[in-house]
Amino acid sequence: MSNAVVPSVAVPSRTEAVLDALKHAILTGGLPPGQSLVENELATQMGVSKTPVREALKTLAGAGLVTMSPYKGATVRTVDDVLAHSVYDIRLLLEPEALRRAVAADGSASAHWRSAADALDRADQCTDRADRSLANRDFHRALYLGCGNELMVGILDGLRDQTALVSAVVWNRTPSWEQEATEHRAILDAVLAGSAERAATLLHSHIAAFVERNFGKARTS
Amino acid sequence: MSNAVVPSVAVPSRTEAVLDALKHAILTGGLPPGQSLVENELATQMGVSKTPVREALKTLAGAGLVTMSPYKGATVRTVDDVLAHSVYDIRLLLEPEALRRAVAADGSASAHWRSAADALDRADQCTDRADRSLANRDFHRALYLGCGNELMVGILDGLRDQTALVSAVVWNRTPSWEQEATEHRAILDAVLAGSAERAATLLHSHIAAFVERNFGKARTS
DNA sequence: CGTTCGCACATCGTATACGAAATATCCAAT
DNA sequence: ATTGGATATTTCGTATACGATGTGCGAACG
Repeated sequence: MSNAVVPSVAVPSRTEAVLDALKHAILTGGLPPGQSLVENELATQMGVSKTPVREALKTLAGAGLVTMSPYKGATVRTVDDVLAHSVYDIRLLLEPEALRRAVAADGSASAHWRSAADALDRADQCTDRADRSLANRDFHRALYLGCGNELMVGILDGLRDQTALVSAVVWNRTPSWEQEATEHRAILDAVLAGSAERAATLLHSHIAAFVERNFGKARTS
Repeated sequence: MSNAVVPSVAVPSRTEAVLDALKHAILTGGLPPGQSLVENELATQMGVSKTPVREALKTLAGAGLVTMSPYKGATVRTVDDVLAHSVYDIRLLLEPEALRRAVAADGSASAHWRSAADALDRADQCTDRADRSLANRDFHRALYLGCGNELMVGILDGLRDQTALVSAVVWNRTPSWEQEATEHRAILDAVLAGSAERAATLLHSHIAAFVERNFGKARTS
């Protein structure tokens, strides 16, 4: 009873504030892989004590975005080609399947498709790589959000975050965002047409093509 | 330089000790789902301060074994049928694929198959449900360990842990370990015969059968 | 007698303090 | 000049203290 009449401004705990700030900085490249994260520095820099910083770092470590070694400190996780392949490998297995289910379940009438389209429009207007990367993240997420398996959504969210780390490595290689935008549109068309199988196939090809473009020539094995 | 000549007895930090203790207690059912985990209680009970307890709880929350609400405390995660279905749903997608790759990569000559067989033998000798559950965990893990994708191993480990939570719900329904043991043997036989496809199919059937037995009205793939 | 207000308790969130481990620095001895 | 080791510094790990927040029970009031 006596709930705050106003939706209770949702005061975020300091731990959450630090967590969001760090995560955003990592995902947008503000904190590049390998960057060392000293607890005291971050604490004074953000005007809080070490405790929330530690808890945020531990959460990020659990999500795979940060590596912590005892008495050596925390760093933004560095990604090698092996990890990058692992991430896309699993995305290839799960993401098309999730999209297939989402289309099969909701048909062409779902609020998620609207937000997917919005994300694409937003991506087109962006000039900054980091912003476009965020918009593309939203697009992919909108595709698998309706898959009906909350746990799968969580796993794909985590993989998507790690993908952002990978981006920091591949950005210099082949900036082919126009190609990606075209493929995104094709996927969305298939989704809106209600053809689950075609959408899933296109999404699979899209991810595979990204891997091929950015890692195909580099990897020996 | 001058690394400890002796492999350095691997002094575990208090946080790790608490983490292992809590995790083990949760997975074996010593701490049943819904059990409230009060920081101060656990701290005094384990002879440490609140800090390592908090960090351990946060890690467990990240792994999905514990739920934390601000100012309300932590509890062992309660599993409903929806979550249980989600877990097995994803396992059905990933675990057979992982086994297929492991067999294809290592053939019938892999140390993992040996430990898988050991796990089965151990399970047969167990009389306690919790111990047999642990042994079965080891068996499944041995199957996917050689899949060649470390990230996938991590995800499957997490799913397997949540499966233990599910077990706490399922235990009362249909205790059919003998059936499971038979299926396990069949899978291992296929693995040792080097037939990746058959092993994967059997594993898929094995998991699906488990879901069918315990949740009946499940929708399979 | 039912409802509501308020206070006390329980528990968490955060800050601060201190000890432990690792790393960097500097000086002496060869 | 180089190497070895002792020391200083940095950084983390843990403990403790304190304020913030939610919860429940009892008393006052209608």
